[in-house]
Amino acid sequence: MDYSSWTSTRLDLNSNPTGHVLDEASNKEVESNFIDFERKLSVKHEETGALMEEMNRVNAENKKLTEMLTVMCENYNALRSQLTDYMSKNVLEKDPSPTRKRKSESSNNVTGIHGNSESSSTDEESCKKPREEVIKAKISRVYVRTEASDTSLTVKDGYHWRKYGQKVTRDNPCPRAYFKCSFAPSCPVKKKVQRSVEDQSVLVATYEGEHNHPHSSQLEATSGSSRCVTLGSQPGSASLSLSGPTVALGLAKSKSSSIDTKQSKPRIDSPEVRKFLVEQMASSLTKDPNFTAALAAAISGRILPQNPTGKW
DNA sequence: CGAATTTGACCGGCGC
DNA sequence: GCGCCGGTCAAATTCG
Repeated sequence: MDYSSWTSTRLDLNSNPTGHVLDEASNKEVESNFIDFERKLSVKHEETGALMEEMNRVNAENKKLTEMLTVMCENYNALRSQLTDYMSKNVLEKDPSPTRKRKSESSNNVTGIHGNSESSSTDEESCKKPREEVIKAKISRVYVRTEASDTSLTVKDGYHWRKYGQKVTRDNPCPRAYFKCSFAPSCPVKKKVQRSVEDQSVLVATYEGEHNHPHSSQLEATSGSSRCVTLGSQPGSASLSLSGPTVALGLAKSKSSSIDTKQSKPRIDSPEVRKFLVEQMASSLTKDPNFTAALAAAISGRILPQNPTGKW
């Protein structure tokens, strides 16, 4: 895949954290192809041959668009990671915190630059104490923009959390809230939520560990409709997150937009098409970390021109 | 009344 | 060894 052709798209993604506009645009492109296709189906039967040819072309184009959409979502995901990293880096640069004494803290911040849960976990494990190596907690950081008036330290990510503590930390006047995943009793995942020092409308959620149970919202959507519709169960709070739900939210939105337009063309809203898109996205997002890593590397080289090697 | 949240106490790691 | 600090516990309180 030629990533260089995605430069402008990625910039758009960057300015639209929900990815919603982009998904919508892609879907409309797909829709327009289907509109075109269906119109031609209604024409005289003498043109069947040409139509078949056209259909093949449109199918191929659809497939290509689907792949593009998948890549865009991957790009978006990687971009968000990069943005997260960048924000962390900015915080570090502006507040080097020379008064900090704790080694683990500073090393944690350094790894925060890498942001990506994969890299942070490996980096951290290499320099942290053995106790944490045993635990091997996968750490990821998520930035969530909230309303400034919203004082609750809640990040709606689809899981069910039980708050077990709150503490005011030294480097941030805003209290940090501690949550455990309460959806499954044996789930070891913990979450820390604290407002960003730099921008108090941004919540920083730090996840430790991996859920050993399905996404709670997936379970709620047991029958019928696509799981992805419920995956984006973050009404109004999440604008930035590192995991799939926001991408799915974008899909859901583009779905609703297609419903709006389907007044004239109901069949465009074909379940197969959306199902295929959803499956493509899901499989790409979940099954190919190497691809994501490669994308992140490619994107990082473009986002930061002062770092042309793409190294971090 | 049970579940969820709050909050002060406690514990353990780390730096001096 | 002591004090600081982040993280956790658990009793008290609030909420539905």
